[in-house]
Amino acid sequence: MKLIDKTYEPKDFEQRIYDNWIAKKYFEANNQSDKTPFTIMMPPPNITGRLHMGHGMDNTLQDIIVRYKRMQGFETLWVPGVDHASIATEAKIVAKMKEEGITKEDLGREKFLERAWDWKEEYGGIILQQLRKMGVSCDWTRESFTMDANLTRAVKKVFVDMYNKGLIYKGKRMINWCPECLTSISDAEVEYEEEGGHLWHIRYATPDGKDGIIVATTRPETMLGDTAIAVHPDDERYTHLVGKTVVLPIMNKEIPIVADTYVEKEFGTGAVKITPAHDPNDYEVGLRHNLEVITVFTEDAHMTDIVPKYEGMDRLTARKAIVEDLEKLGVLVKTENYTHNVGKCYRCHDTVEPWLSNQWFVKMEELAKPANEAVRSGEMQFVPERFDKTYFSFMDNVRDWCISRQLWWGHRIPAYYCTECGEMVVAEEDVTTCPKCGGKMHQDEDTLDTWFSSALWPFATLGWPEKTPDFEKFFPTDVLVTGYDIIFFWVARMLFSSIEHTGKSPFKHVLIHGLVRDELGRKMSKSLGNGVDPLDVIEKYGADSFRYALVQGAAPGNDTRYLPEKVEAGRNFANKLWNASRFAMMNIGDEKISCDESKLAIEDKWIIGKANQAVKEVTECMERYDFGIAIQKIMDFTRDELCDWYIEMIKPRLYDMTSATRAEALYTLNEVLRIALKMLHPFMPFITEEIYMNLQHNDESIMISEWPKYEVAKEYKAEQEEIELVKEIIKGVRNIRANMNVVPSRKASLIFVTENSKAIEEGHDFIEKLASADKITIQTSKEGIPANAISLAVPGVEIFIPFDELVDIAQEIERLEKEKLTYENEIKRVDKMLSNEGFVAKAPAAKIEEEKNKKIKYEELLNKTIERIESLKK
RNA sequence: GGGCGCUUAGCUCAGCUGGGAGAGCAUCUGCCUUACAAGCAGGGGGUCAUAGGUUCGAGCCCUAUAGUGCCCACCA
Repeated sequence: MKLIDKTYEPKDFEQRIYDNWIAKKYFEANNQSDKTPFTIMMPPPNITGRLHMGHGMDNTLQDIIVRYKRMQGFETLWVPGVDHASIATEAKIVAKMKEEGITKEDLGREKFLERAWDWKEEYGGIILQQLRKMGVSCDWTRESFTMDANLTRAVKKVFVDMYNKGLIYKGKRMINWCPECLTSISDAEVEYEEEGGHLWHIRYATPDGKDGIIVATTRPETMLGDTAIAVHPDDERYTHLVGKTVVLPIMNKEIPIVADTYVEKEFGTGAVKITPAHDPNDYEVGLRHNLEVITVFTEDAHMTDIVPKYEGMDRLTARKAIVEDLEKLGVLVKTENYTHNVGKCYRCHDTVEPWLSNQWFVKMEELAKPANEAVRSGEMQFVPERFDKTYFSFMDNVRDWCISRQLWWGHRIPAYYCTECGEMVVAEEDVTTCPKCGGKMHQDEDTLDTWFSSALWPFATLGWPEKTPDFEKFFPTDVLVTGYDIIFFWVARMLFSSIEHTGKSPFKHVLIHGLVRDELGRKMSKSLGNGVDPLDVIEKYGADSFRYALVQGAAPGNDTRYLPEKVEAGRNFANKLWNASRFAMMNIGDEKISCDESKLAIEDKWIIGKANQAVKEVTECMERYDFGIAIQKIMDFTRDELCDWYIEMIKPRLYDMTSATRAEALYTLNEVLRIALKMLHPFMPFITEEIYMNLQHNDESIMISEWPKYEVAKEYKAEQEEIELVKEIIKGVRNIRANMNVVPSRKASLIFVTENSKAIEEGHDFIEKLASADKITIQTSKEGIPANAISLAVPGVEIFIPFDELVDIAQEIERLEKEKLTYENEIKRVDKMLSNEGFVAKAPAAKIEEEKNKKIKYEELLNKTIERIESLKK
């Protein structure tokens, strides 16, 4: 007999099942198939370390979608991969080398890259292994890396094409410089943080020693590079000084006072020191007034030798020293506390410096237009929709994208310079001799921003620029699943890149999810040490429970908290399903079950109808990416209806080997379980497969079985009504027995008074079993009902539970009075609605009908209750 | 300074296009009932942040307010 183990132990089968899926090639997509394609590109995790909860969430959602679509008969392709993460990885490698006491320069570019590739092999491998543990069904044969040959090819082509079109250019601009990573970074990579600092007021005297002008600054250390003072042209306090000079303290150098509208009169003293080399605004002012640009920092943000005394000091030390010296000079007028925003490198968190340098840029204006249009027209849609605002807030103000990085790990910029004449050539193929003078050429030392290659991910991984079968079949992709924190970095850039190079939006939907936070709602981070390792959770509870915990109660786009209780809830549910299935298997045994449809019992039809309804609702949720609600509905059906009611109802039929409808009960149980398992499979792939394969079925695997379909023929409306009424009776009796405390736990006798006894007759056995009744009497009148009885009214039926002992009549009356009040209030409410002219005139007919029916129902219940109260009072 | 969220049971959160509020956990009561104590049955607990407005009808739509969180922004 086929039977699963006695207890649910995910460890016993998860790995085995996953290996089997791989062996059977179920994850592999066929680009020659006739089926409609459905494609997802996995956001490639960085090869910097282990996966975290965010990856767990991201990949669980993708796997849910892919498995659902695969079962629906789509040719699904889910491309996995990892990202070289240029700056982040290089920083990690450099840090590791530092422990060994070596620097990048010691190694040289080539040796360093060898190390980087080793790193990639090691950590990339770990990450992909971790993903497998989560049960993701991506096509491992198409595993990609952002530095694979085809990606490199695509990067070069894109770069050259855009350069030729003028969309990429090289120029000397003010960029964000990270003194720790020693590279430029893009605007998007700068994070602003509020920091407590000071506003120092410094007097710059006139050459003849007079008062001069007082400026306010947060960065006195940059004053060594001041080349002017700026005031607002309309500022009467200073008009007499414009065009004159003041002396820069410490440097003892005369600098001009210029008028520029950039200055805010109200802020500080209304006079700004201008340091063109170290502030983007000052740089602009400098350009307008033709000011000298004097650099006072080295590239690692230490002082240059401009003043020997400060040479080699870091920024903060120099600041302190200079403030002290200013004080000694008597020109420090005032020191205020002041908080302001300071730009930080998003990778290393060091304070970034505005830095004038020669870099490569992507010209954004022309690229943004069609991309924005794609969002506006709905060719690409954010889910939830509100995230298009996040997108537009970035794209509407986007500045040119600085793409060159002073790093070694990454795609090297395909620009070549002549050592002799300085000629520059941008080309896909290596250029060794100068086309102009025949001199030797060398390649640009810089690499590209990591996101430049990630931006090509959706099409380059499919073989673009070649028209490969994969590209033809699977592009554009269907949905991208990612967190809101990455909309600027990645989503926007994929969109405009794809439109520019393929003419199409790379995906139809962008499903945005939130962050996974810790129990206290804090972001999980290394420094807080509050991170939870997905693998630890999986090890303890299994991947299915882990996945459940990430999906349950989560709404699209919202942050969720990771709570261990959720994993436990998932495990408990899995266990429930496991045991219910084991129960089914024990009864089904080895024989092939057959079913004579005409012999289906009322409860069989009822549960089939319930399953049918669940299929309808769950499918709707799946289409809307409402996975939190979908799994809730699946659980409600499985636990509440299937386990708690249906299985209990059919036990007598199953235990009675001579029952004429035993086969039909087994058949129905098997079928309904299969439906529940199929719906649950995208969420909990392992347990559903393990169980499914031990039930009776004709599928190779649940993951390639057909997603259940809603059928009108399976509504079984009449059966629904009858069983629901029976359930209500059982619940009512249980309620009384539990709460009245006068009912002994032993069997009770029930007397039903009703005009229409069909449901009770049909449900007779259920009532007997599930309400613990030993004697059921059905009659049309109240004759012969003992005085010692508690009553219960449900629509169409009145139930009496007689007792041997004396019932506390006063207590029973009190209970009935409470019930009476409830009914009265309900009727009042309905009456109020129905007597409202506006309601009757404007509300939909169905709603009015519904309320009228409610009124009839409650009136009936009320009358019975009143009657009963009166009879008890006698 | 702009923009976007959030405020619903003790806790964590759902609640689709408006039609009298749900789940999990916690809590209380009774049960080892031969699938399941990781369980079964039953119960308690909510002026849906506040104030207005629209509507026959508002947790849901509009306005304002108060908390709270995030994103963006070159005032030194």
